[in-house]
Amino acid sequence: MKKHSGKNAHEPHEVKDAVKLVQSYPSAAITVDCVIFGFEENKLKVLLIKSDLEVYKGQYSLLGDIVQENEDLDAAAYRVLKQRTGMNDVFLEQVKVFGNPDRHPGGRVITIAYCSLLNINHHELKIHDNDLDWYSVNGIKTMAFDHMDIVDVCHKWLQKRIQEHPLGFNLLPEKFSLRELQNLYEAILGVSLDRRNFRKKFASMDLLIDINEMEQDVPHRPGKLYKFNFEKYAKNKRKWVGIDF
Amino acid sequence: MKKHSGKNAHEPHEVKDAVKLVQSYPSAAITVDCVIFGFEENKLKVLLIKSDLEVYKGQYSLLGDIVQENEDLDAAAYRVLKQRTGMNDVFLEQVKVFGNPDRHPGGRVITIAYCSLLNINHHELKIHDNDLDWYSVNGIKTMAFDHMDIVDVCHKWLQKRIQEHPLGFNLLPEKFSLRELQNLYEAILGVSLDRRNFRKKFASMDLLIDINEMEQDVPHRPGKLYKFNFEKYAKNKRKWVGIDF
DNA sequence: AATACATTATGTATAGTTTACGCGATAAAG
DNA sequence: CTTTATCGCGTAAACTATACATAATGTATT
Repeated sequence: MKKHSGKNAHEPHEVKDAVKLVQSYPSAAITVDCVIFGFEENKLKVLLIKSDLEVYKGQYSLLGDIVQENEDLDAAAYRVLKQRTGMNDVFLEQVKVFGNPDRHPGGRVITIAYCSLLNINHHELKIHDNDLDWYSVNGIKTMAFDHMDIVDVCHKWLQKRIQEHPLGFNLLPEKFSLRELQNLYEAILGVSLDRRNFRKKFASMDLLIDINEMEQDVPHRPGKLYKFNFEKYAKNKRKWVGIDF
Repeated sequence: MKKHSGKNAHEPHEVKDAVKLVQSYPSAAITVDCVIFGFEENKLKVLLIKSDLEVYKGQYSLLGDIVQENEDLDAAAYRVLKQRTGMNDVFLEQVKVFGNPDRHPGGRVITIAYCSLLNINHHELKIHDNDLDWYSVNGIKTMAFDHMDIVDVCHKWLQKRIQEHPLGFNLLPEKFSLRELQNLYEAILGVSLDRRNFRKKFASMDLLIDINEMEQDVPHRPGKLYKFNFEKYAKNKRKWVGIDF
């Protein structure tokens, strides 16, 4: 990897010129904020923490951190996720930048919102410092900074994304019933779907593996359990031409 | 609008704390880069300019500029567009942030890519300084910085977007034939479509206004000319629930 | 053990959409 | 006056989505 420190006196003059130029630019602090969605009790939830800024005392905020010098943006988001939840290698995607000049009371701070989905039961939140916990997306009314905006944008982004790609499986246990899957979709999309057509849809996509197990300890007739066929999905991602507005 | 200068001694202590905190953060320069697509000679084109950095001498780059202190990100993108093309009030949307630590030889510069579509014939490029001009998207092989990446990402974004929203009309003259419209879609999507089904599709959407005029000076049977019904589109945007992967 | 109840699992009929392609009409060019 | 290219309309078949029906299977209750 090339190094562009600007302090190296032996760099060619073109690079020194570029360094001088960049140093003359106004600059801003860069943060990443992770909107980490989970699913529990048939509700879409998001991981929040009480703001540690005095100005926003008592208000909730997203999990975020400063992007370090020489740190890639995606890497910073993965770092935050790892630090706060202990999880790595999960779904994580850049959604949008928020850079209103007044969005942070301490000065110009531009934040990049990342969206992530994870299974609430796959990891215990060991430390609940600053009320770190899962909160129902529908219940949140106000947040610190512009974080309410960010959550709204990410929620809409997720609603759209989950209809084009089967992201939902990241939110469910490894084995799940069709009802659980449908509940998830209904919670994210905020609609109710026809049970029979929903099942048929997924059956026809052939992305579910019937593992010949049944639900346990449900107060009604148990349903079959399935696993998601990640391989099959990876192979035939939809090729997609169709005008549709 | 609130002011958070940090130089005001009469601000409450919580704000002063926040200012101190933000000042301790590493910072980066922020730019916007506009990927401005146009359509001409049945080709998708993009507006480029020769880089003015010595390091990238002879290579093409996107139209971009520094985000000023206290300038909103969207505003900066609109400013660039206006300065370079004289156009305002056109389609412009944030696509993605590019923040690789080594993407700029002069130091850490994070750029926000914006996508815009405009009608090449609606404005003459008066000044061709630094070879400012339209270049065929398919013909570009290398660019300064990571701009080739940015163009690729924006092109894919456009391909997807144009199938969900009728953006294409921003690229065409006010009056256009169905063939022109189809050529545009084919150029953007890189596929060929059935003429008759394409016509039917648009006819059924009822978004085209037949203005009872015919093409002039075409070397074959002239087709009807249409206008796009922006109002109708604005009213019934697709409500959209359907799982589809 | 019989019954009520909730939920799973599968099916079917119908309407709507997409796709592939046929064909006559019309303008331009030789 | 024929050839050629494109326009504009049309239709049949395949596929997809939607609404609704009913039997099977488990738990809970009498």
